Amino acid sequence: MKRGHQITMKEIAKKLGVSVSTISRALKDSPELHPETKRKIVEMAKEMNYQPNLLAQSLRISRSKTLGVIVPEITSHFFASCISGIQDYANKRGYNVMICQSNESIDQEKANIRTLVSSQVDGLLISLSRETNKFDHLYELYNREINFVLFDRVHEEIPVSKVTFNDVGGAYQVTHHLLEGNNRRIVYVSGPEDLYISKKRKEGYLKALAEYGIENDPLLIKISDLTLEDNVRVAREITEMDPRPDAVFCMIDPVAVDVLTEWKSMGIKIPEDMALAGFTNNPTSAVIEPPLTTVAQPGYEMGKLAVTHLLDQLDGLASEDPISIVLETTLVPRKSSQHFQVK
Amino acid sequence: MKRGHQITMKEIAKKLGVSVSTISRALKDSPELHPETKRKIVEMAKEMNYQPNLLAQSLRISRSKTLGVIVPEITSHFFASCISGIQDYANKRGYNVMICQSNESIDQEKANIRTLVSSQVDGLLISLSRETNKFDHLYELYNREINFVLFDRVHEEIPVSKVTFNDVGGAYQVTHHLLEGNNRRIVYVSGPEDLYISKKRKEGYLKALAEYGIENDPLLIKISDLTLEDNVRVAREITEMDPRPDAVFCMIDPVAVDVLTEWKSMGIKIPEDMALAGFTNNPTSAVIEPPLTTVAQPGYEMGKLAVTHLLDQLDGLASEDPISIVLETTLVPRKSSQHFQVK
DNA sequence: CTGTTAGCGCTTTCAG
DNA sequence: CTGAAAGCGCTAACAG
Repeated sequence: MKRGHQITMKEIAKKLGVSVSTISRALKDSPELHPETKRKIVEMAKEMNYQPNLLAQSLRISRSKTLGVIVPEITSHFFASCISGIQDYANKRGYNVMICQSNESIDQEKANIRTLVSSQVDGLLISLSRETNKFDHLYELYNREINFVLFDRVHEEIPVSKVTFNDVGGAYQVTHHLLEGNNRRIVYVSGPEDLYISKKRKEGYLKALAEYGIENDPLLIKISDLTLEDNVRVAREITEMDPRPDAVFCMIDPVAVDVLTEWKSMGIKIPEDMALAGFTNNPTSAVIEPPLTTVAQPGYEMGKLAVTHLLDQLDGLASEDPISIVLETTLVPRKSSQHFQVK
Repeated sequence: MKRGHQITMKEIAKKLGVSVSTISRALKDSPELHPETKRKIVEMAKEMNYQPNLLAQSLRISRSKTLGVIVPEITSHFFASCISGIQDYANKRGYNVMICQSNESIDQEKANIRTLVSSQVDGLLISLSRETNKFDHLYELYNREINFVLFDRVHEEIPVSKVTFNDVGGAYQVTHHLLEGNNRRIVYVSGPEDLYISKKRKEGYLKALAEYGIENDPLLIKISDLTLEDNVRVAREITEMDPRPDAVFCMIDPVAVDVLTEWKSMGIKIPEDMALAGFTNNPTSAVIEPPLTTVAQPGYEMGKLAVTHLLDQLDGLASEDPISIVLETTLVPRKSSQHFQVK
């Protein structure tokens, strides 16, 4: 299919009998131009419906005014919120955004980086896939001096700017909340152990327990690979524990939802039989029965901060030295954790 | 901040003592090249970690291999699914995707189109904002022979390809389902009347009623502007109707959720007091209490079909004549509509 | 104040 | 089989 012809500066120039550079100058409002010429050009450009060719412009100035974003999956409400924040604040500063999803695959993540770099993005915002346990591709970016910021799912060691939540604090908040509700035997359902958030949230969980003088009991830590099947397996195992735990804290809401659903089908009542809590505050968690106690993570805000910092670096408004921005989370207490209260 | 230097063909050429055109030919596997030369070049390119500058390439061949996507909002699960389908199938065919959200604003929609066109996308996939009731910007694209496909929120009159759901059919399905459950006084909660889906779903609703010999009663049609406040207003008005309706069919799930939540707070029991149904099958609808009867719309599939058709047109695999693809929906009966069954 | 020139990185005739 | 040259649309010295 043929594509529609776009007006170029050359055509405006010919029509007006001036040179292309004069057009260029007029359109970027250069001061050293006769006002009348400028006016005529701007008018004509409008009349002919001129739209600059950003490709040519980018090639020329070696800046594409485009950012690349890589998220594990776009259909997750949390990442969609991040993207939304990134978009809004990138656009505000005249940048476009190309979005890719890794689908939780490291190979896809690498491929995404490759195409975005080829597309000459000025910088990247990356949230790592679950599979990513080697980081050569990130170090390569780093060595090639390509600007990028990691957010949410980060790799701690690499010296680039990162935006994360206070995962330790959030896990502490929710565990503390469960302890205050008189729960003592509290299970932590973790994701794969090499995941950043698995570790951090465990840390917060243990910290809260320690404050209550409760020793770390490895039997109370369950690990799921985060698939529905494995979440169900964990849910069942928990019901078979003796004595039965008072409460269960799942690393992310979807796990808690799967666990809750499985328990419901087994006739286990929440919060009567056990307290349950998650982490993320997905929309689903508010409407499920019972509503799920969780920890809210402002995704839009995270996206906004990440992109703003990246652009500040690109525009020379922020130092090139990597910084770490930590966002606080908020406990959202709901019915699912009112175990002893309703007993 | 300085950006990392990228290897160019020129540099490979110098290193190997050949011309740039030879590099270009070797890298696109031209047959008229000495195999040995080709091998050496490919090897060197790999060693130097060459990555083509897509900007330069696009400028030269006047095809960017990039598509533009505009959706009302990325945080909606339905649109996120569409995007996911678009991404996957665009990538499979070597295309990148730039995504924009209009935030339900026609001005933002126009601005998005402008930047995407400036970015030289090869085609556009657009789902219109709620505000869009004038279509000049679409006709302009059409007149400039820029390829685009409309999906989900379309403008019927314009002669371009469209991908939609069988909205009439879906609304018919759900209304028919309510009628089969012996509900007779059925309210339809519509969105703004000039919205495409408002009209189409009303059509299906009336069609099902007609089959049961029920006359169109304008008093049973409520219109909400889809904000929370207005949904709540409608929810209250319905409870004051005399006689109280048997069932309520809301044009989209979020309205049904707001209505349900309001009713719950008023002590009205669903489905005991009234049947309720929505449309879209949002994740939320499955977990709310009671689970919401609704109509499933496969978003991923819609994205896939829309992008595949657009690419087929671009690549000359499909005729340029606009076509209309209509996806069927599936009724998802859940507890919220079992009014007379549980009475 | 404005035109000429060169060149961003790449592809593609046209010669040889 | 390979090189030279032109040019995609734009910007930015450098002249005048």
